[in-house]
Amino acid sequence: MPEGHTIHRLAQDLKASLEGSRLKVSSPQGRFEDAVLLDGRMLTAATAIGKHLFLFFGTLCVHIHLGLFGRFRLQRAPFLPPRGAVRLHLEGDSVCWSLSGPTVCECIDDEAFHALKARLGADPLSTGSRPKGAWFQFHRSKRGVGAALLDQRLFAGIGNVYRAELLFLTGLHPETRCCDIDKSTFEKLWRLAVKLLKQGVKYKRIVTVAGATKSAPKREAVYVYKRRLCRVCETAIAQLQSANRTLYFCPHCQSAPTLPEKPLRARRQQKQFAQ
DNA sequence: ATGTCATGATAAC
DNA sequence: TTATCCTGACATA
Repeated sequence: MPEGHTIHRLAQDLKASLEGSRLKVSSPQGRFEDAVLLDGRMLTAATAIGKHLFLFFGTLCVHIHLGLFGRFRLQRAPFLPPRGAVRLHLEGDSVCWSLSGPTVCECIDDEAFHALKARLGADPLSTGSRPKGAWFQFHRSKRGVGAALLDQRLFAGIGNVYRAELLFLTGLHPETRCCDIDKSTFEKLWRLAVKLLKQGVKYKRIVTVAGATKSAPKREAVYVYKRRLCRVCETAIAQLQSANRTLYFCPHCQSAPTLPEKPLRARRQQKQFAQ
């Protein structure tokens, strides 16, 4: 479930429950050997940038990326032995967290931290972040906006669900070339990203439909992602592969890009799914 | 028991 | 462009 909102919420929750405490740190699964370096130290900060999570134990920094499968599970005392493959176990007095399935869980030095930071684009969830650099690259790029939204060097934290929903809410066909999108549309995209991701942090889930509540059933929480019919016009949702992921969109609400002629491949695909 | 899929990203061809 | 890594939930047999 991890897009940027998940990681930022995690940073908040880890901070609230463990910051300032000395922790028992281990790697029950054994694949994070540096856990021993952290054991008995105090968690001094937890922060998120895009989909990356950083835990600070004084000068030591743990870099975590959940990838597609990673998750943190919370337990309150009394703790049961963690099940499954737990890469990292953090235990305070009253709560403990178990991390399983991350793509990355490693200790990094200050230099690596800054290098990582430098290669990430504008994060809709970092306070005061503005997409100036993103726009600079965006407006001169010929690739499709769908692919661009998943590029973490441009936008840090947007994932496959938000991508589809943002494109829908902006009325953009995913294959519209970035360079054919004007600045006001780009800014609309950014403002929506900020608003929706923030709401995702608050709700601990992705809800993009206007007026839908925190507890809205899955089918009513999104406009197009993994839906059969468009939430608004009930046209059959189409899909295509973009940046190695399935991108869902409404061929009616998201008008086809005008120039240049759409590639034949895309037209066929659209036809195939649009019955 | 086995297969499939997933809100991610990278390295290699 | 493909192959690969990470884990678990659910479907099918």
